[in-house]
Amino acid sequence: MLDCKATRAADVTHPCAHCAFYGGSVWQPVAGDALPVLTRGFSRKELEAGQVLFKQGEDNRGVFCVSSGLVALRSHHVDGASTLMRLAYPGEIIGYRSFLGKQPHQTEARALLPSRICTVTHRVAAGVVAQNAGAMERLAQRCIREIDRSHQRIISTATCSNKERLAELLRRLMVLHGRRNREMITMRLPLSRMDLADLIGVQPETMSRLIRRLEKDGVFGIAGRDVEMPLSALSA
Amino acid sequence: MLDCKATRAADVTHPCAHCAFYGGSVWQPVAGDALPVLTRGFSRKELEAGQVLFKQGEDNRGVFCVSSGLVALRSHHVDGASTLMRLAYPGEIIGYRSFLGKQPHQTEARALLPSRICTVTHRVAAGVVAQNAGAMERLAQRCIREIDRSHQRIISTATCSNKERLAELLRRLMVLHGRRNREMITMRLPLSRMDLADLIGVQPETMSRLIRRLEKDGVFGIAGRDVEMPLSALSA
DNA sequence: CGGCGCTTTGACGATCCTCAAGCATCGTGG
DNA sequence: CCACGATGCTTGAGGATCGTCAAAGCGCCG
Repeated sequence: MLDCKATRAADVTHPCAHCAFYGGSVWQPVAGDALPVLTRGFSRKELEAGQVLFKQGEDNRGVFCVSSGLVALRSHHVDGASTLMRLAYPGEIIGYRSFLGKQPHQTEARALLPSRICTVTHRVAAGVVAQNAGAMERLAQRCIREIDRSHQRIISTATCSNKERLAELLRRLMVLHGRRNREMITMRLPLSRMDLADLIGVQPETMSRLIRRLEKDGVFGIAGRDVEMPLSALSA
Repeated sequence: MLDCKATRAADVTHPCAHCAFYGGSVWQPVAGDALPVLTRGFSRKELEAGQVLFKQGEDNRGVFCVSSGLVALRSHHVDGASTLMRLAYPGEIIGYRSFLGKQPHQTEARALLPSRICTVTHRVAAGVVAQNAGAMERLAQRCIREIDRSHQRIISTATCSNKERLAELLRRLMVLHGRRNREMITMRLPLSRMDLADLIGVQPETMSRLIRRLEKDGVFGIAGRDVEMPLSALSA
């Protein structure tokens, strides 16, 4: 019986095996007998732009990994306003905070672009993490990254002007979404003006004026969701 | 030999056993053979107010726990400015971010009050965490708490005015440091005006004006580092 | 066409940053 | 004992930025 089990485990390929982010996957350390368990708790799903993966206040249903696309994590406040806490790109996991903290989701996850999401159910993820120190270690590393991101954001909020932070945000988005021509990069913004405002932490009217001021500075060309920028401004 | 080892382990009391925070300690799950190892890597030290525990950019020397007092974690920026990232109170651990992230300290830790600090050396902490899933789990919980704190701060920065955030900060400090009379609470601020400014994220001049405005609102009485407030304002 | 959501623009007051100056406290050295 | 400088805190003035309220433009879809 034990032999049979071991044989079955060896036959099962890792569910992340064909993913571009397999090497860095939180579940990569899972092997042996735990592998079929992981596979049974594993599923993929496609999200259209605008579709919600989980809502704020919901109980945790698992640990999610963005396989492709882009997901926004947003915190809704009592007064109806909201703050965009994070953009989750392919290879990044989401929902792990409420998973590890054993608490309801503190943010809403919504796809900004058509996205593929891989899910490990709460039950299976809990079992794997309890048995597999490697997976736990990698989860902790993701926590550290989130702390680093948050601290960087706190610092830049306290240090830089809103205009500077918006310019920096556009540069980062340009690296991730831009297409390079000869001397220019162009992109289609994955975010609405209101999303940008919620990400920088200003009112929509101020965001509109910030964009106009950035254009006047001559570095960015912005029309609707289309943005362009000289290549030389990438590193600045 | 094995028996001898087991007997020795059973004889060794947990280094945190007499600490008020033993039950929640990151090292509480350590037992058996690992206990004497932990004890050998364990040390206590006293810090005077203003003394530095570790500097920004230094290599990690261990995981620290605030046993008593108060420690400020500060991030220094290239332009000479700095941001107060966190106040660490008794029972909280510090230095775990660079420990888990295997990177130099990103903040400076400085005692704001005379403090007792317990240290587990880097080598021993790494050994314990690799062997003891319970300790790793508790470390991850501390990471989650830090993420929660950071997100709360990001949200309140984006949502509330500096005056509101300062009032909220003073209320929290009052709960932790205040002495209650009949209808008033009084405290001696553990922070300088510049520390307050670095914590709220404004210039020292603005902090001075914010304090004056709070006084004019009639809730707080502030003279130097002495602050008073009616008991009724605690929950507001 | 009309309504709706998103975005922009204008006007005004509130808040903040910067530069500059003034004030208090404290420790040191003459 | 006092002059002195260092440090921390406060105050003032002026310009820049932001929030708020209101209104208008614009694209989209029923």
